[in-house]
Amino acid sequence: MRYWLLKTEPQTYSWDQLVKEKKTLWTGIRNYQARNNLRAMKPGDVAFIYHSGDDKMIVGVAKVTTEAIREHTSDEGDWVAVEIEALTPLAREIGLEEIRNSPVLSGMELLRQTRLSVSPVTNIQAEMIFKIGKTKPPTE
DNA sequence: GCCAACGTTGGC
DNA sequence: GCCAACGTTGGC
Repeated sequence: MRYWLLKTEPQTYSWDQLVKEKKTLWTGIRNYQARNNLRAMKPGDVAFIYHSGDDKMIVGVAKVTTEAIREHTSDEGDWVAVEIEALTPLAREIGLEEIRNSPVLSGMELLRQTRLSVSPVTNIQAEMIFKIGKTKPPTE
């Protein structure tokens, strides 16, 4: 089981919306590296949801429930989406500043590749997010 | 509003 | 294949 981070602008699609809908198809990824990350996802993987823009913080934990599915759009190219399901909000949200200041979290791909909207999270980083976020990791 | 960091496009 | 110009994302 692997961990991931999904970035979203809350004005476009927010964590609250995901909670309301319970699950959603994570579509609209139009970047090859992000697409490759989507393709590497497996059902049961865990995805942290990060709000960019005004919020700039990790807000919630979701579960990947499908493999990457081909996205049928008018766009040229071979794009995919995965379905995710809301698991739990972080009891304590983790802001960008705190991510930068944490020796563990500052290694996150989120900081190294700021424009990448789907990025991998290591097990150690995930543990730290749950710890700082005062949230229990999901149990299978 | 500005800028850094990329990604994309098109000319050569 | 290289590079300049341009567009986009995201933080400040």
